[in-house]
Amino acid sequence: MKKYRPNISDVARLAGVSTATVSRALSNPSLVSEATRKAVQGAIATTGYRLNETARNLRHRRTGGIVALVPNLANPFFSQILSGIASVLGPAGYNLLIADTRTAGADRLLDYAEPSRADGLIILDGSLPAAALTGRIPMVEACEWVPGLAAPRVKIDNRAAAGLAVNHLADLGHSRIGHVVGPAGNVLSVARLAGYEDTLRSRGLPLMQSAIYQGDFSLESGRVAAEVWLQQPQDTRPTALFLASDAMACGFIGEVQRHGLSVPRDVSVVGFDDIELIAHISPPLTTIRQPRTAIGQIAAERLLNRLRGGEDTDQDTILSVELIIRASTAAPRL
Amino acid sequence: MKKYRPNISDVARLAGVSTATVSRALSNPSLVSEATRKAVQGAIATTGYRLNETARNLRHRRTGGIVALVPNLANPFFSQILSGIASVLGPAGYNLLIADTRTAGADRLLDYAEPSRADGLIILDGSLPAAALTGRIPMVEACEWVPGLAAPRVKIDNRAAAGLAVNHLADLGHSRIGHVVGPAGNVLSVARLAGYEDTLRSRGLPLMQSAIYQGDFSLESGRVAAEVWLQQPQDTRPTALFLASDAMACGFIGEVQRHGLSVPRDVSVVGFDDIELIAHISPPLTTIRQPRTAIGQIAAERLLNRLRGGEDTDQDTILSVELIIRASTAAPRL
DNA sequence: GAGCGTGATGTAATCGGTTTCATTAACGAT
DNA sequence: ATCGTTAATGAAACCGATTACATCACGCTC
Repeated sequence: MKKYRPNISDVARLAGVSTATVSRALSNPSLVSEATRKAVQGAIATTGYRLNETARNLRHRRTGGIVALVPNLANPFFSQILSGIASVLGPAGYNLLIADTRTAGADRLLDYAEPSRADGLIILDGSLPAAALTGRIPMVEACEWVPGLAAPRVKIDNRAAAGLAVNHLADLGHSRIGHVVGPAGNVLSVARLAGYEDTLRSRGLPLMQSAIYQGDFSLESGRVAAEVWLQQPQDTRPTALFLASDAMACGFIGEVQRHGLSVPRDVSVVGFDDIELIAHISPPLTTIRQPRTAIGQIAAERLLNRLRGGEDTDQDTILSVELIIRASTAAPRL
Repeated sequence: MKKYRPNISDVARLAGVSTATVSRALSNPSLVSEATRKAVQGAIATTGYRLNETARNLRHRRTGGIVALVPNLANPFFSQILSGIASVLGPAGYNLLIADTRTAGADRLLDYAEPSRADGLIILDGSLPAAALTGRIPMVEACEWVPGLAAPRVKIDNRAAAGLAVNHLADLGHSRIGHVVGPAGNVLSVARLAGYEDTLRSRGLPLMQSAIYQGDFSLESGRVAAEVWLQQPQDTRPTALFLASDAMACGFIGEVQRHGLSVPRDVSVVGFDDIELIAHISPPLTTIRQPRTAIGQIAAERLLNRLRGGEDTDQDTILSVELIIRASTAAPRL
């Protein structure tokens, strides 16, 4: 008389039918007569029966779960993508499993790409080893991507997006335009830097090593970049900067202001991502908006489509970005 | 000859032993002789066998998953708590499932508290119905809590924390101190408001209805509160405000600055949470620091301890907070 | 009335492991 | 030589569902 958990045979016994019939009544009611269906439903109600997903999954050779591999769960940038993913996966009957690739060891990575762990994988971390992931369960990549991994990608054109930012600054009349790059080796950093350089060249603007600052997407690295910039001679340092993330742009502006300078009077700043907060700081930040929720949703949809056996052309989905002009950019001081 | 997935009997056949022995060699090697253990390991290596978790879980009547119920995944406040949870769950061999309680319907909630879905539950949303959650799988509450639900809680003393903030403002010499509350009905809003009122009373300061502004933790609601405050007569409106979240404080400061006023010269501001970004805006925000990662970790540990049959005293864990004084607070202008 | 299609249901195999119980061999003690 | 003990292993039940196949009753056709 303990808290006995009723199973399908308890229901079957009570309803006076076989377990096969109960199973059919639940998953394919049209195969069962009206009368027995009622009986089964009654038995379910009185026993309080609930289906055991694990057993069903075992039989179906699936897990009902999708793993998202994120580089750093604590980074708010990802939470909106995850939100988009969750909004698609939930209604589709899949569980969203989240694994932090920094917390989890590299060996654990293999476990996550196991068919017995998850039915599919969404990769948000481009720094993972391609070898460990190829030929495993179905997967898609979102935002970042792993070079050499054959998986559909849902992303933006980072190179062109960087161009939008730099062109905006050039249009305002800036000629010494700097760039704070993301983490070394990161695919996004590389693409955005390339876009920055492309655009300077196409506009006939000087490309100076001293105008490129190392960063890692974090607030603190933006602050450090500002320290470097502040120490450069005023007549040669950039009058405008494009930073590869909004977080860095925040850190940069904060430090510059703390030294008594003003944005955009003394320096124009463009960020990247359009995280919610930066519209509310002062000055509100000019930035490149990435459709983060949509990226997550589309990635999830493409994965589900694949799992359902749908045709998938393996083509990348490129979502469009938008230059959001706010108050952190202006013409250079004469 | 398709992509046949080897199972335990394939391994057993190749190693010349029974499946029982293979199972033992994997889960309890001391029961198996040195020689057979080697043979099994060899067979595993040549077949490329990997254990099917679903099958094991079925037999063990567990799922290997822990569900975290978050009110809004897109809110960066939660990502750091989740990060703390993930850092404990991963190494312990549990999967972290994340469900957004807004995306998921109320009926889906029941599914998440099912033993066949997850072994345990971490509740981060205090607005869930207690009735739907009582008597289900083991659970703990973190940060927020559901009134009337009997589950161990890991949280801070919100009332006392609000007191820290208000006392700080009073100590600076402010006598008209306002408060922007969180979402109506939210347990945190209620506790922080109570702490605010307590402290005003104990300091003998006036408690005015016009100094209490409705908010909902969001940036935008902080901005709206600023609009209201700006329209109040300068000689009666608060000279200092305590806001129930950093996001609201950001929105408030941004709007105030946009109207040409300066913080803290014209108004002092204290936030709540200490999200990373607000140390970098200008002025850097004075706030109450919540140990978010630790909250997540401890919640996860308490849940695991319970699942392992450990004694759990059902007592709440109260973590301490800290007043971080930065530059958004100062003595009132004379 | 024989033959046959159809609908409803039961039997039993199956998914891939774990674990109880039984069996056997080896070894030391009596 | 016999008994008891222990270590190592296999046979088979089991976890809780799904589903291929068999069965049976019914109604229809010719």
